[in-house]
Amino acid sequence: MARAATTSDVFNAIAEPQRRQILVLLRSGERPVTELARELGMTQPGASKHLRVLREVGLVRDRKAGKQRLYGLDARGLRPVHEWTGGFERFWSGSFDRLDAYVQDLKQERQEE
Amino acid sequence: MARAATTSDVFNAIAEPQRRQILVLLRSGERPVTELARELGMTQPGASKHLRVLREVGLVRDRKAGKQRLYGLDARGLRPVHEWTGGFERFWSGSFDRLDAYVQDLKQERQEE
DNA sequence: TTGACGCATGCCGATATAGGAATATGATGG
DNA sequence: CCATCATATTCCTATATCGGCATGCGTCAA
Repeated sequence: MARAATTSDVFNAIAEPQRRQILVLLRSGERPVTELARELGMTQPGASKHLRVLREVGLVRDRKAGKQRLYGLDARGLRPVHEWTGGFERFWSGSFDRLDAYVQDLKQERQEE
Repeated sequence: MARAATTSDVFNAIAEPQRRQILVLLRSGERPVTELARELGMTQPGASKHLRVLREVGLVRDRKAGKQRLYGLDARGLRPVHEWTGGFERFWSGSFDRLDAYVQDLKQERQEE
């Protein structure tokens, strides 16, 4: 088997640097495909392909606007990623002054995926 | 070109579900390869390969312990991921009652990658 | 030294990319 | 209806996996 399809998993979708750049750009508002392509220095088909992946995992939504198609951010799908990484926060934030909570959380962690 | 090498990017390294599981397990302490493989239902070579990727991006470290090799977590590399996704937090947390900060941040965002 | 054990690596096959080029599809204006 | 602009899709190539299997290598005990 090869790598899991990017199309089915947000973690995979944001593994691509250019797709992350697209998401960052979309934070400041909707944009048509061509403008995204121009701002990121990629071809129009390239932008369309990345946008398709992002759409299929639900991170962007598209809206017809006359001849153009405006892509907008729907970042809710990033929340699980934020929370998953947040589960490791105690390992980089300060020292282990919160060791109590750490030890008490162990049981729960065993059950997370 | 194909997809970027997982070995050079934390985002790619954690795009693999089994690798995420390994990281979760390691939160509760160091473990030898065989135990990880057993707990996650994968083969020993499979576990070794995933651990190699995680080691190359710096998310785990290994330590020789006699015949065994103990792998331990070094989750600092997850911090950039947590912070990057955190940059989208206002899009999922509550409504836009923090619209002021949102608008004021726009200039800075333009410069992020 | 010889096994036995734990782990890493090499090789293979099947698959999923990312990117480029050309083209198809869609919508708009005249 | 036609020409044009904006996007999407298809075809193709090179490459990077992931998983299974066999094997190499280092360490420890007898």
